[in-house]
Amino acid sequence: MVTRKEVAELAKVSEATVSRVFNGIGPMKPTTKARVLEAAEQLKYHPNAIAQSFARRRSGNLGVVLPYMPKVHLFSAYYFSEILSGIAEQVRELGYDLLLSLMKPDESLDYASLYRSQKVDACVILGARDTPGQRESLMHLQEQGYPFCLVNQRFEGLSFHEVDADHVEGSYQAVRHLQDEGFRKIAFLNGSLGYSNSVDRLEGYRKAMQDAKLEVAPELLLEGNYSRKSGYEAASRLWELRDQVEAVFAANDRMAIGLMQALRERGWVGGRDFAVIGCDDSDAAKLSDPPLSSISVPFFEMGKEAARGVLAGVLHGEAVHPARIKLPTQVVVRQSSKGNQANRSQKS
Amino acid sequence: MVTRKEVAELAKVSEATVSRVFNGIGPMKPTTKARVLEAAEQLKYHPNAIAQSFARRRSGNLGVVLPYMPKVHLFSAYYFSEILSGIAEQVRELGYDLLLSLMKPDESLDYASLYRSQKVDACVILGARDTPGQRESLMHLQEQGYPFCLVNQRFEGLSFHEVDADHVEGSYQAVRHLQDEGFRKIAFLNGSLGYSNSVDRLEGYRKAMQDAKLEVAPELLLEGNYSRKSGYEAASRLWELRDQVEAVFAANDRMAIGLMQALRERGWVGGRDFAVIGCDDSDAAKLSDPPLSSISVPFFEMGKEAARGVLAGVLHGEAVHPARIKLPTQVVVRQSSKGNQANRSQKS
DNA sequence: TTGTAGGCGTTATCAA
DNA sequence: TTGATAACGCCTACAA
Repeated sequence: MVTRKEVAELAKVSEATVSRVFNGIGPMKPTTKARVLEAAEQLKYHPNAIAQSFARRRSGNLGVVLPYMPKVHLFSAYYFSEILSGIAEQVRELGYDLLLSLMKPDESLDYASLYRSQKVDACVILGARDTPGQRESLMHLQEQGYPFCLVNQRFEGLSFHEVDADHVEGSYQAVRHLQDEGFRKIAFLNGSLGYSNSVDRLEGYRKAMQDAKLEVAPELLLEGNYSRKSGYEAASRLWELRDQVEAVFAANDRMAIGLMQALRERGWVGGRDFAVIGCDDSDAAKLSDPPLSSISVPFFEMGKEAARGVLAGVLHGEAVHPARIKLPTQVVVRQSSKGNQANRSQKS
Repeated sequence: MVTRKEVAELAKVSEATVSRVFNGIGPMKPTTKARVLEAAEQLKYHPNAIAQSFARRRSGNLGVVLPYMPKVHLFSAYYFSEILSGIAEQVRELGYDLLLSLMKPDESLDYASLYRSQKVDACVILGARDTPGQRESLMHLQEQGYPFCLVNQRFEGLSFHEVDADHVEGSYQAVRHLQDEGFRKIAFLNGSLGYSNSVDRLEGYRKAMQDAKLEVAPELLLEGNYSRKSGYEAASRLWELRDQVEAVFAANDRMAIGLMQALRERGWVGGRDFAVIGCDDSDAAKLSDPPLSSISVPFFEMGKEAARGVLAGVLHGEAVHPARIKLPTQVVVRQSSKGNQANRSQKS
């Protein structure tokens, strides 16, 4: 390995000068600088990042924490890959690296060890759930002054740095869209209320129904677990209620698609016999048949913003003052939510 | 920050002894060990990973290199997320961390800088393509003795450490399955031959057709780019040839689904009017309508094996002797490939 | 079984 | 504008 020392010798300067050149610090004679760069080039010198981290007491790594659940695709791959890409883009712009950490749920209490070992300067946490254990460990993190940002999950009552999408408004838009298409009997297939997303979506749904002076019958509220299978299963309950339901708003695309699949087996086709709109606007929405209307969520931008936020704190030495950022969503209309008065009147 | 020194003082031993206890090295009196652990516990001491890396001259990080292509979902998210999970699992078992690096294609020549900066001890490279530039930079890497492993991509003529699936056999199985269902006019929608996968699949297809004494008409060979859209577009060519085609083998699920979508618009339904089988057995295969038969590829295991391989080299100080590992694939039969003599005879 | 001490490659402070 | 030099926290011969 080529070290600073060898460069210094070849360039006939001190080691300190080599560092200065490479870090662009302090005034220096252009000729000296040129000599050093020349020598470095010749020796193919590359600063040792680890030694730098050690001396600077900063790793230059942003930690990204994901829940590790083998074989369980609770979150669509789409969700993670978009957020990750956003984080990666921001991180690269700031000259940071990205340390991925898959944590088993039961280890989640140990977020802090990541920091203590000094392998990361800050963290972005994905896929957290609102449980007492999580709350406690996050509060602990905050107390110790470790900078972190939660993506797509709020913790009501606590003030963390959070980047979220406006799921209340998104859901409102979704239900509103169904209403605009002429539907009035609208069911809601939600996910676990352990995710703030779900809570928000319920609120948006309720609001849209109220504003339209529509009743929210309790049996129109279904709960799945964000998997395709749970959507598939929810369909049987919906089928029993088919006289009371014209349209369904599902809290993600996978459940929406599972639902459509199950109802199709009974001869009910989405976008013809009933309407469906999902959430996420994932790839799957384009792949399904009929193509699924959905609420698009700016996952990429959320990841980018989260990374920007935490790293700004680290780089400028400012404390990250807890902000709650909400990015807007958008309705993407495809076939599954098309209104069709003719068919609907036949039914009733 | 609590350091080893403070622990040593509290436990009334030397710093070296603290290290020994934490690294489980050398013989030591149980009582000493207990005293050290007690002191560490009390002070909440955690070894500084960066200082360790620095002293050991090993980062403890495995680099994972992905091609960075914003907004271009060339590879299905499924592919990456499965391989990544496999890598993550292995890495955690070996006490390593995972450094993610998204590289723009034009930067790919600079793999080596990752190693030179000492941020990673080894790399797993995903989504490489067989281009002259890539070949050159990979050969360069190898010459310099940097350990790396390619996943799902072979470089014919060079001997790198590679973990692949047996795509030749997989394709053979796929085509064979279509033949067993009674189809004889089988088209092949492949991806770019810049990926060894595509080359392999073509070979498997050819072999299966030959073994069944079926002719491979050149017009039955189509090429897309692994996107849904390209599958959708390929459909128009297939439609023109509809008298010569009963079934299609597509080199991935996304193209297969795009194909089905386009043909359905013309009234041709997969699994009824024609048969389709894809590759990857991604989530999308279960989401499509009809559910898509596919060749399942053990991405998770491939990632795990790749990580195991490169890290074994690093940990045991052995050179990674270039191995070419091939994991088996499997046919997953769903509705899209069902034979249906009745309909097919109607057509002809 | 334990202690001593040199070294790892930088950064950053203080002089010159 | 540049050079010395003390950290940084840990590993690891070597010595005792």
